[in-house]
Amino acid sequence: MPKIVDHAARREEIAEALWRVVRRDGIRAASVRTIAAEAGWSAGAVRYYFPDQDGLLSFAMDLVSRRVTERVAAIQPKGSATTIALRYLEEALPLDAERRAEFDVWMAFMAQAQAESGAGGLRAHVDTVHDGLRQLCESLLNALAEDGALRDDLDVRREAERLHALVDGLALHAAIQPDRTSPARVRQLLRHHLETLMARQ
Amino acid sequence: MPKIVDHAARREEIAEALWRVVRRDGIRAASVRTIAAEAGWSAGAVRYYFPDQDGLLSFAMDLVSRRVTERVAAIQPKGSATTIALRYLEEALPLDAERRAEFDVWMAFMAQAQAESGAGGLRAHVDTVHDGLRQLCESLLNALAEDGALRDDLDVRREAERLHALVDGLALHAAIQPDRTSPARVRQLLRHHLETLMARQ
DNA sequence: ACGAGACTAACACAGCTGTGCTAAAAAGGA
DNA sequence: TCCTTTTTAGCACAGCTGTGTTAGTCTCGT
Repeated sequence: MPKIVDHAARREEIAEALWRVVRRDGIRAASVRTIAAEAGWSAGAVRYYFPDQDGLLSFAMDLVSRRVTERVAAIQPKGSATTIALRYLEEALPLDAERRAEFDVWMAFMAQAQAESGAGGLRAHVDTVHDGLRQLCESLLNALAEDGALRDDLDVRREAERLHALVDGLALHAAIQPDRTSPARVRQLLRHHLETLMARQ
Repeated sequence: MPKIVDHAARREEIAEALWRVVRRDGIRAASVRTIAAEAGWSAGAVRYYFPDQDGLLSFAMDLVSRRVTERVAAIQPKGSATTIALRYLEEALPLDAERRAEFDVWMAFMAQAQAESGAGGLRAHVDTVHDGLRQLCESLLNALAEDGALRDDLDVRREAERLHALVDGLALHAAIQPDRTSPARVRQLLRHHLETLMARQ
């Protein structure tokens, strides 16, 4: 039988090369050939795994969300509801090199997906991730409410949207001005926001 | 003497053609020739006003921030401090077609500017606008504080950062999912956030 | 060993890319 | 009218683009 190569792993390897190209030179530089060179293969090899470029872009974008989802799924919900909430939300924030890389790439794809035409499946990916994060915010707040930790005059749905917007805004700031908006500062702001939602003990 | 053409106006006209191309097909499609076609001129004409492509991109990005700045400068600060604050902050949000177009383009440029190399002046533009919006947030909160409308246990600097992040997050949501995050909803969330900062009357 | 099937590299092709260059058209004061 | 300066269009060039195709290499169960 044939040479055995982990197809899925290879595709991820190529997608990660695409990430590096996008981070270094922007999405405009993400051609089949530059990606192949970055991955250390010939262009033909890349095209064996991804027949066309759109498929590669789509896969690479999907990989970002899968990585985040995997990390979120791996979280052990221990500690107080607040601690848990913080831990979950932090996973969506670019607070270390790995997550900053993911976020930069995600931002490039998001901008591309905003283009009306030719966006194909990119638009759907954005919506899915967006909805997922909102759901997460709502779930976390509900958990807090069930613990009685939340103020009882809150509209949870509204607070979920506000929290969601804050998280996305913080992510943007952490990515764009990491010096001014340090990881510690982001955590501090997020914790502070949650505290404003808490009932007085 | 020569044919007289408003040089500045022509440059803006070309930059707006670039905006349309970026919105329609993404920044990857923004070549000199596509932009010229969109503007209705030859590529040579475009290159007369912008000798190289980087200059065009940079100018087009700068134009976005200038447009926003002009609108902000034109605001008449009437009404309560809260009303004023809302009016200013709304100007940075993509709540109508014009501002949504600007934001989409801005997002594409921001993603491109994140690329480490070749970003040239784009990075500086992002920083400038970012700092400007933060300053605005801080000024507005200070104005509220001087009116005695703000709770007195607040750390204004921290609240400015939180407000800034919320505004950017809301802008993103309004741009990405305009159906779910309607202009009315965005205004509502922003007003609600400000209310949580207000002293009880 | 051998050959079926998975994998790789290389070339071809038409079309687009940014930029340099040149010739011509337009315009209005002299 | 003519002439200077600005403005415009077009071509040329080398290089890159996505994709189709083809010939080859490698691996491993039999």
